[in-house]
Amino acid sequence: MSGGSTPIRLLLADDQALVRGALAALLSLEDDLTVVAEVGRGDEVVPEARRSAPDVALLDVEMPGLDGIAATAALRAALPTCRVLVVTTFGRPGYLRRAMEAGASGFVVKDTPARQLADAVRRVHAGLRVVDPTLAAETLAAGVSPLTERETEVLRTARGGGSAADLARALHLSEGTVRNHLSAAIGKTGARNRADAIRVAEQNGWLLGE
Amino acid sequence: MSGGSTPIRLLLADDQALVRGALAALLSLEDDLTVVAEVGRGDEVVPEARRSAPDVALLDVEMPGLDGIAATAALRAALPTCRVLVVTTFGRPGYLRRAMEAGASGFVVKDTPARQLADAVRRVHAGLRVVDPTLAAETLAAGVSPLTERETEVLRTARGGGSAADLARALHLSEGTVRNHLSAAIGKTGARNRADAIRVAEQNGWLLGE
DNA sequence: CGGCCGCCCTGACAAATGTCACGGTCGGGG
DNA sequence: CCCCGACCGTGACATTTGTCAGGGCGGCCG
Repeated sequence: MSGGSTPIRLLLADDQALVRGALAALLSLEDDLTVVAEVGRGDEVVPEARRSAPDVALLDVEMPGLDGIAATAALRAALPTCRVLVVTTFGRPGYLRRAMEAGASGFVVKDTPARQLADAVRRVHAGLRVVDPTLAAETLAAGVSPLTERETEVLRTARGGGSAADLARALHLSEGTVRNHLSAAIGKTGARNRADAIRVAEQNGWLLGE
Repeated sequence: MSGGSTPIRLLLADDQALVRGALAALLSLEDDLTVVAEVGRGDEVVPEARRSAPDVALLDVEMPGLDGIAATAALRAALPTCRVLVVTTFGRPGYLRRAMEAGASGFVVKDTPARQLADAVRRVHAGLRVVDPTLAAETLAAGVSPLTERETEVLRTARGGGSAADLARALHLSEGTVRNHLSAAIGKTGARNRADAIRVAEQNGWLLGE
């Protein structure tokens, strides 16, 4: 491993400064990689990428301002030549799907051995796709969200923890309608509670969209 | 900054292999620090520490097997000369309190700049205490858990998401009693739902103990 | 066109959840 | 000693939640 002439230029985005710095240290050990920018918010990714022109961007999913999926789409639109490698804490099945749809070239969970990260970066830079095989299988198994649009919206609003009446007011619906959508969501997720349904839907990444 | 003769020996515990490896890379850049062991589970901390005899242990709070707080207590009991620096993702107010009570010498959130980590390690090794001042203030504000022992236990069991009847069976209580404890917990946490109460209690670290 | 299917909306009903008032036990002061 | 407060346990009651059957649209295919 190593060494052509010009090293691969990297942008790091992670909201945890310590992790960000540590990843920078890890990747800087490789002599064919160089970290040219670091940001801590999703909405800083595109501006910073415009300045530093990286070859590959490592984006966390959980970030303030703009989540990693949305940041991926924005970056792909602004700088089509820059590849994106999404690095996330949770192996939520739906995250992978959303990331790929948004134009990411790779998807790595933070459980993977540290040594493999540099290789993943190189593969992505070479135009290959990098995907955790286990996670890919889970994604296929979980499938696309079975929730209808309204159900998703109601469930998303219900995360705040209000009563059915509150949700009805917020969404301009009858209280019974809200309960009905929730009931449908509970059935489809296989949950027993409203709270359970929210957990399941979140775990599968079915609540991401705007 | 550097160097006496023998470097400080470090043990790293974090369930995310990538973060663990990155931290190792970051700390290895300092010539007065050396990483002698890495583990990914809380219950591996003490056995590994026995083998490698570190001077300082960096422990994450969120870990499988045994959480970082419990691991701190176990490590302090087994190897009293080894200092503990807790490094965690979430600045939950109660975590800090619990960590200190368990015998930790320092508490750092992953939001802190990467450069400060090595200094924190050195201070802890020197016998000083390292605490994020902002977090310390929050801890005092949040205070100790207002929940009674039974209430905590019921709330903890309720995390699984079962009905009141299920909880009653699991805890050998009447269904009404369970509901009453939950109601008290809801009142004390200022929540409106059972689910809300669980969230609040978890956020403040009131549900940690065994 | 007519039937069919999926989605959205709604009200009525049963089951769960949350609240309340009450009794019992234990330990610390006055 | 007796009172008081804190905690635990329990059942009755109102409120909330989840389920069901059903009606109104709009698109798709025979």
